[in-house]
Amino acid sequence: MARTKEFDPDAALQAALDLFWRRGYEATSMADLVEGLGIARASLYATFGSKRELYLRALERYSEQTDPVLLAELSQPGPVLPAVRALVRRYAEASAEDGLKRGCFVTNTAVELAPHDPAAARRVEASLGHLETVLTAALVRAEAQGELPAGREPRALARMLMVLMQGMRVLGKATDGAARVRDAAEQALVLLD
Amino acid sequence: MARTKEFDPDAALQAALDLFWRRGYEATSMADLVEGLGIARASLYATFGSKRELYLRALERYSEQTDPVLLAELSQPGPVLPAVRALVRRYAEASAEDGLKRGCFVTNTAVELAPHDPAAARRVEASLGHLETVLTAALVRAEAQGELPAGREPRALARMLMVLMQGMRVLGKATDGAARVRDAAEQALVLLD
DNA sequence: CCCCATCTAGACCGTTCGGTCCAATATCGG
DNA sequence: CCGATATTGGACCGAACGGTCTAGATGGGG
Repeated sequence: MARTKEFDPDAALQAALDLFWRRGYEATSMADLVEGLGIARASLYATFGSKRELYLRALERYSEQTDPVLLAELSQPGPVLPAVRALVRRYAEASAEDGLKRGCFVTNTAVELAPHDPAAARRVEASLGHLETVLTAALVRAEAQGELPAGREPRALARMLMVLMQGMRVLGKATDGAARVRDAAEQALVLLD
Repeated sequence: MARTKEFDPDAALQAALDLFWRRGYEATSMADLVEGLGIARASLYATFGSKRELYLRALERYSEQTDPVLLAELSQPGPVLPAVRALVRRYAEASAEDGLKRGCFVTNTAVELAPHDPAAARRVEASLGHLETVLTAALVRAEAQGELPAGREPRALARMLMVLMQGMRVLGKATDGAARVRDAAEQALVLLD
């Protein structure tokens, strides 16, 4: 009926994710977003509602981009333990080489917003729950396939890896975190032998 | 010569630490601090300079209160491994039962401020470095005393525990983190057997 | 080709931000 | 008891905050 949208809401959301990811919620102003997204302030509000809604949408998008990759990697047929190792190591590398010091968007949200924002807390919980579920399933399969000695506790192991991964993302934001993160990953993986 | 100070700067700093710890840097306004500290706005600036300086002082104080406890626990003569285990478990419990969802002030600072505040990054690094040093020393001693099988890597193990502890503090801020944190601690401690 | 919905840039809104200033007050030494 | 000195509450500052609104440009459907 009328004029078509001139900007790509998807690209705008991605740009918002980049900004929030790098600076966090409070430290990113609407002025920053207007400039970074390259769209009119009014369009921004018309499309996303408010700063908080935009942040939550960005968080959702982050999970949508991240979660399927995890799942795919750990669901491939055949040996599963190598995939778990690769995942943990890749996480460590990503944390160690995080030049922009962005960390993990979910981790950042857990620290900055989750304690006083129920909606943010729910999304964080959803991401962590997914990671735990996928990791646990992978380790259960590893056990069934004889890759993992019987008697281990797949869920507890998965939780341990998950907690460690959160910590890696935190250390990656501090100086000199690289060697620590790599050492931590290798030590933890010993538990999978 | 003149009027004496009417408020206790030490208590004020402690109150500031409590506020920053609970809400973070950006989400805590000077108005919040004035109210929470119970002192005049002017006195606050006269004593601490600025919001950022106050935060850094609070972080310093947090470390001063926390670090010696760690060191003392791990430096007692006799068996050292039980002390390490107790420390990790106590950390897990503190994270799991963190009703105020405060997490660790150092962790929070690492996530929120360290990436773009060099002074904050330095203090975070100092705390993490201290933790790593103390843990490593303890594990070296454990190895020397035959508590830990030879061939382990004390520093790498210490780093792994340190990273895990950061992760526990993050998970403690999310919902349903308690069981995860406890499982993670127990699994990690298996590496000390 | 023109109407109209939706876009745009940016002025504008009240509020809150971190920080400063000041007059009034309170407490010390003498 | 008084002068000197710090502290006090709160007014005040310019800037930045998140959010709204308007005027005009723009482009698709009839």
